[in-house]
Amino acid sequence: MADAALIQDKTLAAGSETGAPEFGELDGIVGFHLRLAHGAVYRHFTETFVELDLTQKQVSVLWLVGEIPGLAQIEVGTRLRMDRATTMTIVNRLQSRGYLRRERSDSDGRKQALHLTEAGEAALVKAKASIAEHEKWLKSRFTPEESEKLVEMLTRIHE
Amino acid sequence: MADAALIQDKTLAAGSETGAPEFGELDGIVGFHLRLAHGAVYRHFTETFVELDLTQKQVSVLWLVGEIPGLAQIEVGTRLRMDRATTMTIVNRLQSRGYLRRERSDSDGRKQALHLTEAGEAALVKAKASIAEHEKWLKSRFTPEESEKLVEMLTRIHE
DNA sequence: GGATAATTGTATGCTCTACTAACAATCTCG
DNA sequence: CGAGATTGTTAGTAGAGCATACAATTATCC
Repeated sequence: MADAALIQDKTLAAGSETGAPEFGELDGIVGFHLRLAHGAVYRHFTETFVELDLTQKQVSVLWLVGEIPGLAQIEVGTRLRMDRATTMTIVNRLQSRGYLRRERSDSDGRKQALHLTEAGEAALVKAKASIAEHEKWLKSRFTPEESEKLVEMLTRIHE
Repeated sequence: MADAALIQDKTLAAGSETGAPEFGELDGIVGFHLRLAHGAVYRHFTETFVELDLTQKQVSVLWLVGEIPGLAQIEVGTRLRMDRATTMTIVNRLQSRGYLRRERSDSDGRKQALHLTEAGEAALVKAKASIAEHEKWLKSRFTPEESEKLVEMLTRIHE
């Protein structure tokens, strides 16, 4: 503990004057904080979904397909910013767990139309409840206006 | 393309009234946008660092050790929110590339004091230049006040 | 209409990150 | 001193991302 205090002192000497001294110059890098924030949210998500045993991507895919039945794999991947290979692995896993089924599209024989199974619908209902809980934890540190502003700024990054 | 238009119409029918119709209900989830934004920044980072062949984590570790020579592995991991095993992997890679060296701490025989090699210093200089470029791209969509507000809000999430 | 190009899904393999569990060396504290 | 905590290490597992190659289907162009 005495050693940790020493290191902390070193940090203060090398760190920035404003705010947290923990990261030094890194403290001014937006991308750095975005990554740490993502990590923190990812960890809380994992804890929240340990019982359902679903990942962020899996929930997103279930959610999307639930809203737009018959959506093609390529569309799912495009909207969630995943390439075809990554989308495949996620859809494969959801299908093997009995949450999704693939159907050949009538209008386009290349496409796989995705649909939720009954088990998938049930899982999605539970997932949405867990998402609500998770979001509550996340939003607890912001006013409604701040949450809206945050979403708006994040959208500017990913759109 | 006709099919894509059809799908887009379906989205509009199922999506939210406000803003982008691409994600439907998901559009209101802060964590969802945080993840997409992180992915976008991650991809741009990778493009920016393809020549240097460094990842976000690797740069963060170089940066931290550059600022605080002699920092112990456990401290690096704690500050960057990584466990010991993950920190090991990254330090191992940086060491095998000749950017870092380990030294037993004088004050605590359990700890490995980390130091940059000359090659590590040189890599860090280049990395900081690339980070500046990367940050410029990221911040280009915000006013200075917005950037500051964004960092502040992200910090509330990860601290 | 038929050849060519583009799209979509699939399979394979690689990398990075993260986590768990176990173990050894070292330090702390009662 | 001895029990427990800390730190580093190794090994194994898993998710996510990406690149490449191939087959089937569709779109485009001459």
